[in-house]
Amino acid sequence: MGTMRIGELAALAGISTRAVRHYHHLGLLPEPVRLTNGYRDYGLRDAVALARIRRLAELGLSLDEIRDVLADDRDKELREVLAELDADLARQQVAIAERRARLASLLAEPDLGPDSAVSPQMAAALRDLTGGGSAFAAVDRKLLALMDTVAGPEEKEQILDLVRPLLEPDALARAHALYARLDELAGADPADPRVAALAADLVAHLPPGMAAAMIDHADAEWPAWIADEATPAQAEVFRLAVTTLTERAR
Amino acid sequence: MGTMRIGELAALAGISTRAVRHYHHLGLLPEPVRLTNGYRDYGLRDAVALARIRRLAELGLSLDEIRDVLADDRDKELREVLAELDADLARQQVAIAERRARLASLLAEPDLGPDSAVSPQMAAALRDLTGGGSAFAAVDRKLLALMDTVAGPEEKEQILDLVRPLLEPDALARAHALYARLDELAGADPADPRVAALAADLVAHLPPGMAAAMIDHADAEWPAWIADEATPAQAEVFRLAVTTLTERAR
DNA sequence: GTTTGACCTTGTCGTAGCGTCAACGTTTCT
DNA sequence: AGAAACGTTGACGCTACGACAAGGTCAAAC
Repeated sequence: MGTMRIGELAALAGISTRAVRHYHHLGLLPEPVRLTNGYRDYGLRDAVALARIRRLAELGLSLDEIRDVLADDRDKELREVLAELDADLARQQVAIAERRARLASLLAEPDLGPDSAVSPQMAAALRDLTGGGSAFAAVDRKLLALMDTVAGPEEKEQILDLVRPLLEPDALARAHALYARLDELAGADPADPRVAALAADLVAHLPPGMAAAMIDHADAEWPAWIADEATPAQAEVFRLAVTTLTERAR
Repeated sequence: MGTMRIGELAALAGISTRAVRHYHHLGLLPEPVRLTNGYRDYGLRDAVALARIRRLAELGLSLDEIRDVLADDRDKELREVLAELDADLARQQVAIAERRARLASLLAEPDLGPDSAVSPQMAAALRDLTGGGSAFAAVDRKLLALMDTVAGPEEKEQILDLVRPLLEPDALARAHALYARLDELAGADPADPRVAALAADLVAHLPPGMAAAMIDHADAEWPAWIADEATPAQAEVFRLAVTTLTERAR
């Protein structure tokens, strides 16, 4: 009594023959009778069943869920699954909206450098901090960008509070001068007399909050990070600065 | 100069060690130096690179896209990718909204039978057509549901236009009577005299548009489908009806 | 000295829903 | 009769890792 082979059935449902066989494999659609040549022979009931599968799939149900729904044909099961699916879609909508918002604020930025995609405030801070092309300023920005992504929301606030005083116009000008002197020390010897002098000026320039934070986390990872990124003389500047701060705090 | 092993790095970035190794495998993150024991040894630059990867991934870029962006660090590439991503997200939002709308109209329905999830108008038609528990009405509804999912939008309209006259109260009452007589013929012989009588009444009951459509598609699949679903005597009713209509049209 | 537990290593399988060969038989059209 | 267009089963590929397996390494506890 059958009428169709797999290609016609698939065309009727608007899907591929591979998909139909896949549904057989998953037990979604029962395997029909075979003709003597081994071809599958489908009837109307199969077309109806396949159409139902396709409708449910287009709604976004997973094939496993569809099989469950088809298995026990009660009204309740389907209603449950659909409600759950709707809740899931609602969550997705929120998530997508959030990501689009982040994307929009990113695309609004004029410069999409390698430090991009951080929080907007930190991005603004990083822009201001760009030390007129200083190589060492790049290290500082790397550190801040890393901290920004690593930190939780309230930690970000703390970091921004510490950084903000450094962005005042006059503080910024002095910071740029310090960056320039650090750049000069790039290839210098750690024993160079300019090292100690710069360390002293650096300590003098630091706002109290930041100095305290540096002491508090002197045993954390950031000194090693600086040592990792900077040249020996530059690293020595920070080692000396931290030592000075710690001594003074005692 | 290294400072971290893979666990610390992963914790810093808020991901799993497996993910870090995966990024190595894809060439997203360069393999760092190894310690004498074979452990990977990471420095600050790796943490920074990983943080950037993670930010981009959280925005929804695929790892392949991230690798491309990282490979050529120009501003344009990133901006292109992000714009494309945003367009994609916008499309997803529309798609999700559509699916949620369909879900809502589905969940609003009191009965989620196996014919559910068709277009709302067809769903209403199917409800009206429920022939007081007639077995043959179920076959009719199967056919309509299948056509509804198979047809394109304007074809759906045509089908609905054809079906609508049958849903008028008096037409519906006569249709129910016909369904009952078809049910009676379930186990009958195709030569039963009631077959010819029912075929004549069926022809008389059909609205002109539907009769024309049946003639037009007499060579299509639906007669075979009926033969597939109905008992021999019932199928004979339709064969006779189609023959009568075709003769009369000549 | 050894045992425990927390690390690290490479490698493989599994996921969802099919697409895409491969290698082969059948039907149909010319 | 040959080619095009169907059908069959089987296996690999895709994303972004998670979850094992079967070990080696290292610090501290016993």
